[in-house]
Amino acid sequence: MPEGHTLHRLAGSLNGAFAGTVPTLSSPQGRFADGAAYLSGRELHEAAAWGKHLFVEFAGEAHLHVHLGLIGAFDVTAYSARGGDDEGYAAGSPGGALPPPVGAVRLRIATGTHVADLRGATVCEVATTQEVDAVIARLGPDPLRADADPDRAWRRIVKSPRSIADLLMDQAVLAGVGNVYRSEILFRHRVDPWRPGRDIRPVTWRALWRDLLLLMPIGVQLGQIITMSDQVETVLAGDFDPAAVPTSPTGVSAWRPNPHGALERRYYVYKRQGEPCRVCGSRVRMAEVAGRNLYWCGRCQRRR
DNA sequence: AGGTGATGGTCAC
DNA sequence: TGACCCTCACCTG
Repeated sequence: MPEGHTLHRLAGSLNGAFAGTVPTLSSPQGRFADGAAYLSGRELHEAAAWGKHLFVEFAGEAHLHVHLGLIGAFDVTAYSARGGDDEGYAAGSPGGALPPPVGAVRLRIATGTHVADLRGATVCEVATTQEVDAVIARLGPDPLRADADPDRAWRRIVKSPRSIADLLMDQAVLAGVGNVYRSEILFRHRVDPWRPGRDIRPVTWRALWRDLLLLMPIGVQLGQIITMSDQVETVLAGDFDPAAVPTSPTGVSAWRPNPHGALERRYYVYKRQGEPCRVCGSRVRMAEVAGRNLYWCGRCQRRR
């Protein structure tokens, strides 16, 4: 699942595979048949991510709007025998034949060398420029976009009685952070997840934002959420070669564990309820906040 | 073979 | 707050 890093990585993969080409779009599963036909045969200009939304612009101001939801996946694969290993994509089926769709493929984008299959998305629709702009206008700043303004999020946070754990998951406040980054970022700064936004100190918010600016690009680069300091250090030191990380068996399904070469999947608190805190040994807790399970250490993250 | 959960979000009440 | 949507890996038996 896709938090913001998945979508930004996906935009890059789609651009590498399709930008400037005129792909064929289809809906093997059938539920996006009309939209695929409408977009098919147009030049694909550019894919871009805003928070957890993906937009792909085609010629004629026609856009594809995708939201992967909780379980969606968009796999980008090089399949031609000749191009199988180029551009960092997983090698496709030998022989250069377009592989048949597997499972419920809502949308397939294909050229002679690359294919992208979308499954399980909650949103897959054709959109006008105005509709794209309307979606973007609803979103808070996205730490993965260079022009993001953290003050815009801060103005919402500082006047809110809602908990910081609730606010971090609100895409209108901050776009792209999901349930893993939420729990982990709060732990990294020892912030009490139940503290109301209006009681968060400016220095704390600046630290959280700065940390997202560090962590999320690593997530984009590796296709994996890295939050533990030793792993962050490993990546920053260059000891870890992202090129050694396969984008997946079939491309960019970033939330699926990388089968080989990935850093060990290890977090401070996420999904560790009942286990000892890695810092103080206290039992990691879990509670539902904003409809999702929040994980935190009740001892480390107190009164801050 | 069947049940469940998962890094998300929307809509009705 | 709860129902519901989407797909598939990973349990259970």
